[in-house]
Amino acid sequence: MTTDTQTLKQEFIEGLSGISAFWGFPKGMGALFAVLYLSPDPLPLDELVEQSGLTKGAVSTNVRALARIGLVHRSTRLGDRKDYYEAETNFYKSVRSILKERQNTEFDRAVASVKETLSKLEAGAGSSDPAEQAFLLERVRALQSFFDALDSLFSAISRLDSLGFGTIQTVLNILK
Amino acid sequence: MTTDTQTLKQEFIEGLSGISAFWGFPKGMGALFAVLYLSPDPLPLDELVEQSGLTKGAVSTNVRALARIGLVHRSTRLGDRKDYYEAETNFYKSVRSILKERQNTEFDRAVASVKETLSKLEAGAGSSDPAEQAFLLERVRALQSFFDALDSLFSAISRLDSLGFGTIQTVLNILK
DNA sequence: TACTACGTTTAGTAAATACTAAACGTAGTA
DNA sequence: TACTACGTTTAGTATTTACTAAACGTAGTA
Repeated sequence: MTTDTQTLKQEFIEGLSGISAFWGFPKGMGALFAVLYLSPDPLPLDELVEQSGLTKGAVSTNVRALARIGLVHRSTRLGDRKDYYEAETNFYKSVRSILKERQNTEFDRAVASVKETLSKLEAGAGSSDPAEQAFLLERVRALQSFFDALDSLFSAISRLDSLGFGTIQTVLNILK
Repeated sequence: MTTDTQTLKQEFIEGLSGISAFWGFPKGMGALFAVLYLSPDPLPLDELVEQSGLTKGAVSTNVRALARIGLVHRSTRLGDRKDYYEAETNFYKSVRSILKERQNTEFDRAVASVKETLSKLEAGAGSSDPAEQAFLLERVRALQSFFDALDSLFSAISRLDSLGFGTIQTVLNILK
């Protein structure tokens, strides 16, 4: 006895909901993306309400958030007042826009504050004891360069689609 | 007028708190790591209470969580009942253990569920309409291969320290 | 044995968050 | 103009989470 399409979809939706929650997004966003991703055609809001089990308000909010980060696209049809949504299928593109989105939030502010600490230290601030000063400088520098390395890698990820999978394989082989 | 050491430390602590929160960890964890990271010597729990402003209970919980993911290490001294903590300074090592830790949580279960959906589809489940079946298969496959690529990259990150920065530069040049 | 100095656990709390239900705004239509 | 079919916004709610305060457990010490 094999699983039917409906059940299969439901499991997939729950899976993406969990992944969404894990990355700090509302579960609803994952669910809505899943619904759209499994649909060959763009879907209107009321269809999303039906298939996701969320209310109109929740769908409206979440689908708009998805559009902001580029994971779904909104479209309209002539002589039809409804909005239609469809899933973006180029994930690398989405990652890029998600990272870009997040760059202007608290994360960037926090990372910037570490960088600022470093600048102040390099400018001679905090000099109570030379040994302590040197120690602090070394530690904060090390952290900063780690952040820089991470940053390079993340931006590399967002460029992966234009590079193609051949390049990815090459890179992974080097790293192996 | 330059900033004094105390203020500088405080700013750094707040910065790491923010970064911690951003990545889904308690702010307290970031703060405690910051305190330890800026200390040349291992610190006992009561010192952490004092420097972080958290209560004993919170410090106990958070510092244990930090130890679990390998960002701090606990040690003891002979004839001294206190526990001492110090920061791990090899971040790549920490990333590796954080990822390893997370692997057994909800994230992995969620990703696994997508993989399971794919297996079922490949085994012929859900076959209502051949065209729909092909469509679903193609989409879920694409998502799965995206996850696989991400996975490769993350595990690459955790191997970066053993490779050294020379290799990292090489890789980033290829990706550029 | 009682005492002391620790770390841990628990009960309760405050704040953030994502949702529901329903009111609202608005653009096309009779 | 009133009506209808949409999407959006708001008020309220349930849940989660990270914290505090305090009780608790425990191993060394007098």
